[in-house]
Amino acid sequence: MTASSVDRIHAAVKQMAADFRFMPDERINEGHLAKSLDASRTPLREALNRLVAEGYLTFRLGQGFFCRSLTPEEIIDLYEARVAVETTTARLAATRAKREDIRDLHDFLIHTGPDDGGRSAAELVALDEEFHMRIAAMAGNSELSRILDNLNGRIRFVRWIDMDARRPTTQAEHATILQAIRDRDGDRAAEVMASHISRRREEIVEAVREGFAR
Amino acid sequence: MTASSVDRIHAAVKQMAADFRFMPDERINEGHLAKSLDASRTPLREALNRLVAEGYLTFRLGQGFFCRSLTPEEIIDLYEARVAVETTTARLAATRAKREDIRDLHDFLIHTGPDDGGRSAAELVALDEEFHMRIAAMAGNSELSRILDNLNGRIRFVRWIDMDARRPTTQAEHATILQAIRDRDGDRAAEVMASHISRRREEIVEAVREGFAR
DNA sequence: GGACGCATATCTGTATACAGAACCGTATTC
DNA sequence: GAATACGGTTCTGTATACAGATATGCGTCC
Repeated sequence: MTASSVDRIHAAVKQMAADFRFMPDERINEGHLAKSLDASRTPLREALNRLVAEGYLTFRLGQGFFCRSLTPEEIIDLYEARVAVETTTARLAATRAKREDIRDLHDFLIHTGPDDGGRSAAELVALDEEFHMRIAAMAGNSELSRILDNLNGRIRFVRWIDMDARRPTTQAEHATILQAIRDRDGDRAAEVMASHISRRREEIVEAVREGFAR
Repeated sequence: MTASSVDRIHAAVKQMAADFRFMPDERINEGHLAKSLDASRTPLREALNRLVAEGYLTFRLGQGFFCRSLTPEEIIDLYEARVAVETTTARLAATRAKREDIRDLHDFLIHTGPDDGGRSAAELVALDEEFHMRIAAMAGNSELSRILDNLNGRIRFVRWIDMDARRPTTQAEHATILQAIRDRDGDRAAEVMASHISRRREEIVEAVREGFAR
């Protein structure tokens, strides 16, 4: 089976864009990038078009593809969208989650924390994302999962910024959210989720404003 | 200026997919479609890749591109996602909307209804979508607008089904939503929006279940 | 010294070519 | 008669070619 170049390239470039291995608004040279990924421009451009649709890149006619910017306003918008999506996943999970899945996620929280100090920021972000994606999975709505996965990728870079110090808080808040779901209290799950995400947003926007001109 | 083929093709095929001018799960023949759009396969495939990322098409390695399916479960998921997004846009609009924009939208409602019976279902759906998109615009969050626009395109076909008879109800409910926004009552706006969309979802899912094997 | 213009080089946008995989209809066998 | 194997055809996946647009660097002029 000829594994698809487009899928491979799409995953690779998505990660590069998520990590800002391109500078904001940097022009992407198709020839060079294709060479470095060991492919031709045809599958590369197909992957880049997917990434435009996903919000990782922009496109200007006659000039090609560019890395997205990530202004404080855009960060706020993305976090507000997360609140919209995740208050719903939390509320739905409270009624739909299987007892078994709740127990598994509880074990996950126990097993991955409290932080022993040995984890990198990237690992902490991955754990954070996994918790939220598992809530979404318990909500049983693939569209909300899909949207959340996209939002997660696009805010991963900024999430990375304040993750180091915040792990204990995050851990405790996650436990509170899961408890509300276990109690089948949808309103409370949504409310706790909303304040959890909003708190993160405020921290991050403040951090970005205080001087990440990059 | 050489207007981009990809943009033109993307828009054309998106509309074809939204209207189900392809059958669900139908394989898309790139050669034929390219011919009919008067272009080569290269820009066509770039457009198709965007549409995969947007959820209008699916892709299977070695087999190419297929029209999406649209099962009752998927319709429910899309409507639940709409509730998540639009309760938030309604709530945000209640605090952020400019008085002028509220007045304009009020005029829009007055001007486009009550239905004189002369509008096609497609026109009614377009009016319905415009109302909701304008609420989203008043919320001042481009990410939520973007997500909603995508959801709208993907449920347009089913919205079409029950639009004929429902116009008076829709009209009244829209007025109620706008009134809550005008009153700056975010909780009420969100609540009314949620029941508005949920009501539509129930109608449509019932209609689809009752026998649209297409 | 700075701004403008032109020639050159580079890059994008699209068409086409081609190899290999998937599909389809027919014939064959149990 | 149903399932299977096979040959030919079609279609996909990717590389490459090429025209036109864009960027760049240098020389010139004010």
